[in-house]
Amino acid sequence: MQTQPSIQFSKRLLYNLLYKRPPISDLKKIHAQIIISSQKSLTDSLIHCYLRTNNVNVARILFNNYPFPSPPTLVWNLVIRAYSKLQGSLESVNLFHQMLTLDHPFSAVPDEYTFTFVITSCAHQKSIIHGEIIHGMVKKNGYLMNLYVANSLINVYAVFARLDDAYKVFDEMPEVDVFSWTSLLGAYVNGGEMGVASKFFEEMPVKNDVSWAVMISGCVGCGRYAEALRYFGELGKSEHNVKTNEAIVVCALSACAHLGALDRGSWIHGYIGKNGISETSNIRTALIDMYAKCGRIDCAYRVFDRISKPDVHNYTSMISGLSIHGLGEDAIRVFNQILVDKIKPNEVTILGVLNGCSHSGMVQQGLLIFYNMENSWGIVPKIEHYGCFVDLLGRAGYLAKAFGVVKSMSIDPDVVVWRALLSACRVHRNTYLGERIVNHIGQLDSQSQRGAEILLSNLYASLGKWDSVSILRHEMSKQKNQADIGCSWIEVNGSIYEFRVADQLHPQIIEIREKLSEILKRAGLVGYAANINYVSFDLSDEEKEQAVAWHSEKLAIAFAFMSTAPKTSIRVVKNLRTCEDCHSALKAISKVYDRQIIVRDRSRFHTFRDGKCSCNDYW
DNA sequence: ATAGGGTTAG
Repeated sequence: MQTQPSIQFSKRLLYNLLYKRPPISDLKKIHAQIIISSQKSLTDSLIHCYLRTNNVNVARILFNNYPFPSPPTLVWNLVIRAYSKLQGSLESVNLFHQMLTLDHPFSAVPDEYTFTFVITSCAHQKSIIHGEIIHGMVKKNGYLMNLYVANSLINVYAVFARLDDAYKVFDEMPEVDVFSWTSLLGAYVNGGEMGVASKFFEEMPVKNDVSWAVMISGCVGCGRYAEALRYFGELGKSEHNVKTNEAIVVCALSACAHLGALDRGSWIHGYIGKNGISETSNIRTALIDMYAKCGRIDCAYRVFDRISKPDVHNYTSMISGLSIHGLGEDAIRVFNQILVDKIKPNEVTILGVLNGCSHSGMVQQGLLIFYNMENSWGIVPKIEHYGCFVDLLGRAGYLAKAFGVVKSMSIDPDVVVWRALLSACRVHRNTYLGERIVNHIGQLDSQSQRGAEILLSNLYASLGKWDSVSILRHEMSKQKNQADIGCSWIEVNGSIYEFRVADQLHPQIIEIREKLSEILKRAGLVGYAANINYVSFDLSDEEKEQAVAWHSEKLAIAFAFMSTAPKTSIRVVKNLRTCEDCHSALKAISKVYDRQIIVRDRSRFHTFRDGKCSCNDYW
């Protein structure tokens, strides 16, 4: 039998290989040859090859068994950088620590590259403490003068919203570049200082596509969706000479999704195709979400269907979309598909499918998924899953069972869980359990105080205990935070209009209100009567009727009647849940005017048509 | 070598 001549690998040969990114099987063959010919000096290049091809674990074994004397700083740097890319892993910091431990056999002297990588990893840790300690070291060894090191430090402080510290590093730098400016912008954005951020952004002497992405994602992050789209539009103007990238598109689509801005969203979809931006998995996830949240579950499905091998995010986005449309059966079907594809669902996937079961009253299926999630997919239920599960049971009328789950939960129930239970009590008119829960909530800690107060106030209101309501409301008004204000958005001819409850700001508000009165009057002819049970103030009946009459979605719809052709569909997005009064008013309006009205509220879609709603009054 | 992004219960 003939033996194959063993190939002598040189550093040069491995270096060339590195850039071809060969499959792991090829690497292992070469690795074996090197072991046979005991060319230990090639270990560095091999580690480099494995890291380049994302085989961190194999590289780590090689590193741990590094031949005498010890890995040079360059090799340490490669490994530390690889772990800094696994965001959230503490391994970079641990390795850095070992490197500095003098009695460790591998100890080595870090250079400016080591610091850059390890500091980058510090930005992804839960606590800033590692970053602070390393900052101290950097001060001593003089690397603060290095542009890369200082920039990564600014970024750490930016991520943890430590504005002053970020600025201090920036201020003492001998020279700064677009990375320094952009990271500092990120500090203002993460600190919630959007006013300062946008002024800073205008005045930045250099900015690139990432700077724009930071600004736009900052707007999305704090709910300024219309502003995010303004920046996106501004960016498109040729004088800025900036190329739109994947992150920017994803953020813009997310803003459209929140606003329900379908026209704008589909325009961006077309824009992607025309501008040679490739439809990556991230973009597809964002597209599915946008179409679903804009009421076009058909388009969402079309995007999903074209993906040859959907990943977990694509699947999750699709499942959550089906769920908010009340299409529980379809959500389960797609969920089964993910299992067939042998893709492990994540906690958001489970949440999406549970939500679908909840909105479609599919108690059995929901029960099965909830009780098996840990065994089947290793996902420990979080408070969100409990919230969804309690909601599933409560909505369907299994109040005692839902209460039992809350009492036996392994995590402390939060206000959301209590609210789900309370809302079930209200729907199923169970005052007894409702009051027991209120007593229970009385003992909650101050952290959930605020939510508990709103919750209590609403329950008292529905029980008619107006004295208790007004005392609570008075207490609450003294605090700074305001409860969410009802707000609706509507897109007409490509522009987005915003309406707030009892809006005084819109320039045409007087006409809008007149139009609304006329509409409600006609709705009254088919049996609509103002439902004032859920107005939480102790007002006279007439005042209450006024209060519900000016809910933001009604104003938005009146505006739509003024500015769109008869019989066209109307789409409204609302930040809170639709009240019972608006729900019955919209049913009546859809019948009288023969219009399809699609409302997306905080939790799902309602399609009103011919006097009925797609949720079958179950929401 | 360093900055940016999607899905998340009521």
